[in-house]
Amino acid sequence: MVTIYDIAAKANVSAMTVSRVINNTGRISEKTRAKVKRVMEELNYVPNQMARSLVLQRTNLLFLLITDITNPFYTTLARGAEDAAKKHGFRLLFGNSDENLDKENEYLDTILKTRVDGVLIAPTGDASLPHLETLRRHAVPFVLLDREVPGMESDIVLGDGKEGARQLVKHLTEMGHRRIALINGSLTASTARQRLEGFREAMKLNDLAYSDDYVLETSFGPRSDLSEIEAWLDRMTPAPTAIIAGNNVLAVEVMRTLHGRGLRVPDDLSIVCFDELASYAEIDPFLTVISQQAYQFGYLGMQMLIERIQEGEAAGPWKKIVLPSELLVRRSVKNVG
Amino acid sequence: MVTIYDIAAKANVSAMTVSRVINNTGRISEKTRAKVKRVMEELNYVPNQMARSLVLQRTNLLFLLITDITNPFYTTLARGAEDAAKKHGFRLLFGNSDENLDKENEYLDTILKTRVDGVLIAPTGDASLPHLETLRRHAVPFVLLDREVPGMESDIVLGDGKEGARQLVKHLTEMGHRRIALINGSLTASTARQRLEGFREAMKLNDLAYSDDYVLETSFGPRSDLSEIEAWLDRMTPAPTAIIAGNNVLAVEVMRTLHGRGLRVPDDLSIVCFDELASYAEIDPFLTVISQQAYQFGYLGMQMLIERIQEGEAAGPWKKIVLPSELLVRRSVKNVG
DNA sequence: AATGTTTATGTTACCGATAACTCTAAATTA
DNA sequence: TAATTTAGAGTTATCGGTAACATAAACATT
Repeated sequence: MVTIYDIAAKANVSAMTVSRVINNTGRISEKTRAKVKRVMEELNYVPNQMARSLVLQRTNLLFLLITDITNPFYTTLARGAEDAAKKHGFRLLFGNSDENLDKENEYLDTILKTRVDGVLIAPTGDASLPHLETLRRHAVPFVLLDREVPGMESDIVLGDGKEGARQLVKHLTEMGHRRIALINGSLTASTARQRLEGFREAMKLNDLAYSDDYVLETSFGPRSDLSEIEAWLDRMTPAPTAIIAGNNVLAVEVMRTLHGRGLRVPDDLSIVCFDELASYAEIDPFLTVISQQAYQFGYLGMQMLIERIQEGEAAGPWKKIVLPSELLVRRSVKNVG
Repeated sequence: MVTIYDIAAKANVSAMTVSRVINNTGRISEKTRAKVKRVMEELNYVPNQMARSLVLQRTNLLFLLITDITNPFYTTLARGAEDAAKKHGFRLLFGNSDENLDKENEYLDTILKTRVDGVLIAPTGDASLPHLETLRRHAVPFVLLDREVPGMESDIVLGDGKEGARQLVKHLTEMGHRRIALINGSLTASTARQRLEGFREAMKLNDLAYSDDYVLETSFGPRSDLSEIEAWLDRMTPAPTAIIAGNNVLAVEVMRTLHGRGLRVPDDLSIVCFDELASYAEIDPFLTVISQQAYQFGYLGMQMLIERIQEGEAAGPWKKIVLPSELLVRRSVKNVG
């Protein structure tokens, strides 16, 4: 491997002079600069980032940890994060925790060992607190995405789940629905709590009966076994006329289950959910959804992170960005008025 | 930041002893080992991977470069690659070239500077040759994914595009179609060439007329402007009864265009394509496709890469894995027989 | 008892870069 | 002309680890 010393020797200068040429620092005569540059090209020299990182005490690396790489909400978010990182000259490592605390922990280890300059993280849930505390203790700047973690203050990008739930309930009532069910992710995730809370409030506001039987708490991630959902559907009597799904994955799981029973959406049952399905895979979008600005989650989160890194101590108080979401009415709700 | 020397000082041993404890090398008395471990915990010590990388001349980092992070084929592939990397204790950097040679080049720079141990790359096309030559020149092991690049021998994972095209044509003819069109990616990508070749051969084999007018060469990536596809549809007279799309993105773009014209699939026009759409977003899969084993592309490719890295010179001749694909007949083809 | 082995640990040099300081010759100033 | 400044380099130490070699004490061997 060609080093700065090889260049120095061949160009008859010191290593420091080569370093100065590379980084455009200090004073170098045009003649020397040209000579060094020529030798660098001749030898195909590429600076060793590891060596620089070691002495500069910064790696120029950031880490993006998401919970489900097959979920278009997160890949779109990732795209936003990547664009923002690239714009500022940072490189991006990434990992996928699969909504799994142990996996999250393994990635945490990688993050610390690698001495990344900062972390963009969608935590699996409240139980991520110790992980975040570890990051804080090691002075690794981080920005939370999508989910709050009680007990940990930090920069954060959130959606307004409560408002989203309200809008969904409002839309459903306007379409004449009165028996509305909710399938939700684990309440250890703040998003699930928010959406439940918004749901309950909106039900009350619209004088609709709220019953725990009509709410299922499960996981936001994909599953192989639909029996939990089957049992829930059976349990609800009388059957709801509409279901709100806590995210896109859950909407799909419910629709799968219904499909298996020969039930059709929206003819037999209406469905709405949070988050879009695949970004472009849907030719003729069918589901009525609360659409979140996934790209902005990543882009703005990354921007906050980089700001925090570059300003260091001077970055001021924690910032919280709440991104508005939008109701997109499509064809998965039947008018039963 | 806590270093090995801080541990050494507090435990009254040399840095080397600490290093031995960390790496489980050499001989250490149980007493010393325990003492060192205790101090490490007390001080929350985490080894500095950069420093290790520098002296060991390996980073334990791999790089995955894909061409479209919003395409489920590639995210599924990424998932496979991530799983395989993790299994072998490697960390994964990733990038997204967007089918863009310049972006690919920028990532190449990152790859070289970072001294990653290996690269898994889906090249944008034949023009990636100089990039691959640069990797080769710098002795960076790499495995190609999905696309061949003429002039560059290497380990590679491919699908059988020719056979896939044959199967699609066969299926369409069995359904009575005789005027079949093909919308394809750029022929600078080997996949596009293969699929075209298979298409022409199959047309001939089935005694169907082949005309260049019925083939559109465009880009595999998503686009904002559908006019190129509009023009192509207008150009074909008589209109085809079926269209083969060179990948999932193109199928969606065509369906969007048709949707805009009020044409319905499959009633007015049949469509088939290569690759699945979103992995779980489709509740009730509609498109008849040639499904490729996206996860295996990533998983096996990563495995080959790691093998190549670990065996070094002794890894033997280049390996080529051709993954079979499967025709999944669904509802996007009308029987016009 | 003298010597050879083994075990446990320490010393030194180095990986490839940069910061901070030093040095020299030429240019500028008094 | 002598003193001072400055442009354009070079020297040395350091980042946080590890390999290779060195060493001291304990134990075994003849």
